[in-house]
Order: sequence, then structure tokens, then C-alpha cells
Amino acid sequence: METAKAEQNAMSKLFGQYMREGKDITELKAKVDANKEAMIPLQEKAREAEEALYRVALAMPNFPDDTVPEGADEEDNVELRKVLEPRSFDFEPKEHWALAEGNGWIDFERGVKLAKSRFSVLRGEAARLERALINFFLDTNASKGFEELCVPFMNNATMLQGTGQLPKFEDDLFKIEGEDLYLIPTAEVPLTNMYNDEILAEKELPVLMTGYTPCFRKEAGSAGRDTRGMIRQHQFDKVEMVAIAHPDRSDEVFEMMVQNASDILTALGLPHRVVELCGGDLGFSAAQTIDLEVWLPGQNQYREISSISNTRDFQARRAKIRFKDGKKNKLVHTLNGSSLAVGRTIVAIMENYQNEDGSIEIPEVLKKYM
RNA sequence: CGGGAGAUGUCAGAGUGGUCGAAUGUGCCGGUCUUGAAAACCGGUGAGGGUAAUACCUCCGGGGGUUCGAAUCCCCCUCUCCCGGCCA
Repeated sequence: METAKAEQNAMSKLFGQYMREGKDITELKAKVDANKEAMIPLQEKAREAEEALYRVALAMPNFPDDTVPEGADEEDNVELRKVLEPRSFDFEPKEHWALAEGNGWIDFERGVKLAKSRFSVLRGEAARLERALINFFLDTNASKGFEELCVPFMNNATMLQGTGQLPKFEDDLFKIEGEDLYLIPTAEVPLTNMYNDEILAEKELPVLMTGYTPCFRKEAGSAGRDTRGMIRQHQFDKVEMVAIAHPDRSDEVFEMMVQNASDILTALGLPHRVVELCGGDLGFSAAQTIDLEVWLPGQNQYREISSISNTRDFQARRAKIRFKDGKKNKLVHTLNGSSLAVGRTIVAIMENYQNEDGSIEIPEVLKKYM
């Protein structure tokens, strides 16, 4: 294909010479025309093959790392450690929606009225707690070297493809009518794609970014799950960490991110466990994922509050994020993780810090933020 | 949203059908000079893919078209700037 193209180029070049020298060009023209004719089916075939390959490639999930435990679903995830002992209650701990009602913290009905089901309104102290948590998370991340960014909450299709949400998961996204824009399902999308189609200098790595954004998810396919309360909403706030790392050093960045998220929970006094996802439970883009699950005494179970993933070069390939390794351009590794999901943190605070009369204490570290 | 202008290498800015991957300036790298630096002078220097390295392919905002041949001509889109409207 390229050879034929090269010949074509060479012949066209000759044309100019012949013209200048006043030579006869009819013969040459015939030859060029023939070559061009012959190339058309070739080109067509090459283009089709390329398109087909591309389509298939975009629908392929990432390969799990060799170290990822085998397994089909969350039942096979591996608990790595527990942090903080759950407190013992001398009364029956309530679930967060009951506490929310008693304290007037969450207005579920009006959230539904304003939008639809799975939307809610935080009121008064809960709204201030939301804001305090965002600030606490951002400040903590900044102290670990993450640059704080404030990004668009809508991104175009190219960016969603870069991080792996498109084309396969379009049904999970809210699309803006008449625009090439989607409401972001996570800040991972804008933060990672900050460097879409860019080539970084090696010394710029790792790029550590954090940002607060609301996240919008249709939650298609989770009908009937977590319909009660604030665990699974169409819109929720999250502070995200994203790292663009040198491929040789993404593992240490990953560890650092997991530790940071865990430290935040510890600082809030929230018991949690660190869980490594098995192959079957990994998301589309992830090569390795560690979830942090916070203890909810009202529900008497651990629930996911943070998910930290190393996508290796999976997103980098899609988003064309490279770095200069000497003279060569190589793919970076991209990592992302929540630190933390704000709504679920409020849920955890309500359930863990509840008193027998239904009132709720505010964790010590948050007091200066409120 | 309406009217006008524009999009070219790090940046600025020429280039209107072949000798253009692209003048010139600037920046950057190397050298001469200097105790050192600056200035001056000389030389080198666009990007992406590909390769062991060459070849080779692609790229003048994006997509399509005309042509043997397009940065240059035609169509569509996007973005930027200026004027007006609207607005946090």
C-alpha cells in the first residue's frame, strides 16, 4: 500500500520536471492514471480493515495484571487488611436514611420532584458537611503533591473514548441533546484527558492531579439496587485523584494513592477494609483495582467508598498520552482513584457517628471546616 | 445568537497549483571570541508513525472534493479574535 503510494508520489514529481523541460507527458500520464486506478481497491480494503480492527479494539477491555486474583465476581475479591476497629454500639444502630430523616439532613422527596428518582437534596448541616468534606479531601490530596484542578463537568465524545466509557458504555451516560457533550460520570475523565493527545517530558512525570466534581450516572442495569437512601444516585459529588505516571513507576504511585485514600478514612475515624478486586470484578479499563470499603454499622456491612485503579497503558493508548523516553515516544501509565466519594462518606459518618437519640457527631478533623 | 477577520514549525510571520515539509525573524543546541557571561559571528534545528538504523508514509485547524500533482482551488465542520446582543 505504502509502496504503491510512494511510486505515485515519485511519478507525480517527475511530472513537474517533464513540464519544465518541455517533454512529452502523455505517456507518463497514462502510467500514473493506471497506477491510481489500481490503488483504489487497495486503499478501500486497507481502510475497511483498519476500521474493523479499530471497532473491535475499542470494545476490548483491559487485560488484568498477572498478580490479580482469579475470580468471577465480588465474592472472589481478596481482603488485604482491615483498618480501625468498628465501634460497638449499646443500642441498635440505625441506617442512614432513618438518621437523615430524623435530622432533616436529606430531602429525598424534593430531590425527586426537582429531577427524578435517585436524586436528593442535602439540607442545612448536611449540605455544610458535604462542602467541608470536599475541602478536607482536596486539602489532604494537595498536601500529598496533587495539583488541584477545576474542570468542565461536560466532556466531548473523544475524551470519553479516551478513558474507556465510550463506545461501549454510552447507555450509562447522560448526553446533552444536540451537542457532542456528555455529563461526566467521574472526574477521571476530564483529569486523565487533560493530556489527551499530548507528549510529556519524562521529567514532568508523575503528573498528580486532584479535583472535585459532581458525577452523573444513569445507573442503567442497577434497577432495584440501593434504591433506599443515598448510596446509589444519578448525581453525586466526588473528589478524584488522577496520576499520569512513568510505566516503570506506576506501581509505587498506585500504592501511594491507595494509602492516601485509606489515610483519609482513618483521619475521619471511619473503619474500613482494603480489598483487591478479582479478575471478574475489574472494570473495563483497569488492570488492577483496589477498593476501600467503609463500615456501615446501620447496614451491618462494608460498602465501597473508593476505588483505585491502575489502567497501565490502556487509557494512554486510547487517549494517545505519551512521554519522551530519549528520542522515542512511549505510552504513559494512567491511574485514578476516589478520595473520596462524598455522599457515601456522609452516609458513613451518619451511621458511625450516631448517638442513641439519633443525633450525629461531627468528626474532629472536620470541625475546622464547618 | 447576528456581523466581520482569521487558523502555517517554540513563537512571530511569508507563501494562491509542481523546483514547498515550507522563506525570514525568533527561540533552542553546538562552536568561535571572552577570566566568565552578554553582544557579535559561524553551523545545526518542525512534528507524528515506522525501522536495529535507513528507507518509507502522514501532517500547513478537522473532514470531504477537484487534479497526474493541493498549505495554495471548491464544499462542510470546529475553534480563535474583533464588533453587537445576552448573561454569572
